[in-house]
Amino acid sequence: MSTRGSKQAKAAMPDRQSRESWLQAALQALAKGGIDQVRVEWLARDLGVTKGSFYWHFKDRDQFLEALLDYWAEQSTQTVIRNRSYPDDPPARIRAVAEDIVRRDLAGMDPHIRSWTQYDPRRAKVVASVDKLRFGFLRDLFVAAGYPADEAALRAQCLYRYALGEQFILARESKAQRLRRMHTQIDLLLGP
Amino acid sequence: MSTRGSKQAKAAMPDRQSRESWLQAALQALAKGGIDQVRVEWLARDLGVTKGSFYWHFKDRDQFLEALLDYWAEQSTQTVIRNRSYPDDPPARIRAVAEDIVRRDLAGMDPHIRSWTQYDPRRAKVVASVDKLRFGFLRDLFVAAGYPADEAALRAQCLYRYALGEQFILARESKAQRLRRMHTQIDLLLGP
DNA sequence: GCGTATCCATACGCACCCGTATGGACAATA
DNA sequence: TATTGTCCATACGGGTGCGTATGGATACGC
Repeated sequence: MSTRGSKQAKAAMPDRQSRESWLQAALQALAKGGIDQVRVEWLARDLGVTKGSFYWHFKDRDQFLEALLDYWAEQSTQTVIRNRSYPDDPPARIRAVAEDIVRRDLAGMDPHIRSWTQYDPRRAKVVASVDKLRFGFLRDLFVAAGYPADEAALRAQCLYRYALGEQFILARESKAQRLRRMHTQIDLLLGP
Repeated sequence: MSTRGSKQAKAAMPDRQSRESWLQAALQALAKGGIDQVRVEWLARDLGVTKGSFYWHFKDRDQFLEALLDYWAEQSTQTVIRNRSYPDDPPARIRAVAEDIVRRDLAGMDPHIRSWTQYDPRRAKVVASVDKLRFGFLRDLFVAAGYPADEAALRAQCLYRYALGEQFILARESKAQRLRRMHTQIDLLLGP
C-alpha cells in the first residue's frame, strides 16, 4: 500500500518494504495455499520488489518462517485479547466470542498452520501455546458462568474443538447456518 | 516389504513395486509432513527403487497426486463402512464410532489433506464427499437414536466437527483423556 | 555538498526435483 | 532358446527457487 508508484516514475519512493509487510504478504500466501506457497521470489513479486529487499530484512527463508509463525501467533493472540473487552453476562460473552471465531479474518488459516507445524516440535510448541491461551480464555468464561473448574475445562475443550473443526469443513454453507449450529452447540454446553 | 533383498544379492526379485505401494508410501509421507513431502525421488528412496518405477506406473506427479487423493478418500470411506457392522443400540454405536475415529490409523492426516486441497475446487470436492459420507453415517445414527431429522443432523454436525478439531490439537494428552472428554461431548449430544 | 545509513536491483552460481530416453534384468510362455 | 511383457536403473536436460555478491538509489545528519 502506501504511495504505490510505478517503477520509473519521477514521483517518489518506489515502495520501501518493512519486515512486517513481508510477513503480512507471507500470511496471505499461507492462507491461500499452505506453506509451500510462501516462496521468497513470489512474495517479492506480490510486493512489487525483488529478493534484494527480502535478504536485507531477513537472514534466510528458515529464519523468516520462524518469524512468520511468531507473527501468526501474535495475531491470533490479539484476536483473543480483543475479545477480552466483551462485556455482559458470561453466556452472552461465550456466544460473542464464538461468533468472533467464525467471522474472524484469520479464518481458514489453521489447517495450513497445523499442517505445516504438526511434526516440527519447536513449531508445534508455538501452536500449542496459542491453543492453550485461546482455550484458557474460553475456560475462564465457563468458570465465570458458574461451572466448577473441571467441568468448565471440559466444556471449553468441547467448544474449542468444535470451533477448530468448523474451519476444516469445506461444505458450502452460509454463515447463518454455521452460526445457528454453533449456537445450538453452545446451548448444549451451557445446559446441564 | 516382501522379500527385502540387497541390491546385488543373487537372492531374488529386488522389490518390484505396485501402484498401491507407491500410493501407500505417499500416504505415509503426506501424514508425516504435508503434501510437499510427497516427492517422486524421495518416495523412490523410501521404497528402495528409482524414479524409473514411478514413471512406469504413473504418467506424472499431478496424476499421481490425483490418485493419491482418491486413495485417501477410499481408505477413509473404508473406515466408515467398517463401522457399519457395529451392532447394539444406537447410543452405544455412536460411542463406538467416535472411539474409532480417535483411534484410527489415519489420525493426523486431515490437517495435511485439507491444507492441501482447500483452495483447489476439484480436490475440495473429493474431500467434501468424504465429509458428506462420514457425516451422513453419524446423522443416521442419531436418527436411529430417535431424534427427528433436523435435530439429528445438527447433533451429528456437532460431533463431526468436534472429532475433526480433535485431530488438530497438539496438546500432550493421553488417549484416555481424549476418550473421556469425547464421551462427555457425546453424553451432551445424546441428552435433551 | 559530503558522507553515511538504509533499502533495493541485478546478476550469478548452485542445488534440487521433475520428466524423458534408453537399455537392461527378470518372468512367463512357447 | 527365443520372444514377449513387465518393471526398473541410469543418465541427461531443463526449470525453479535459494542464497550471495555487488553496486545503485534515496534519505538524513552535518
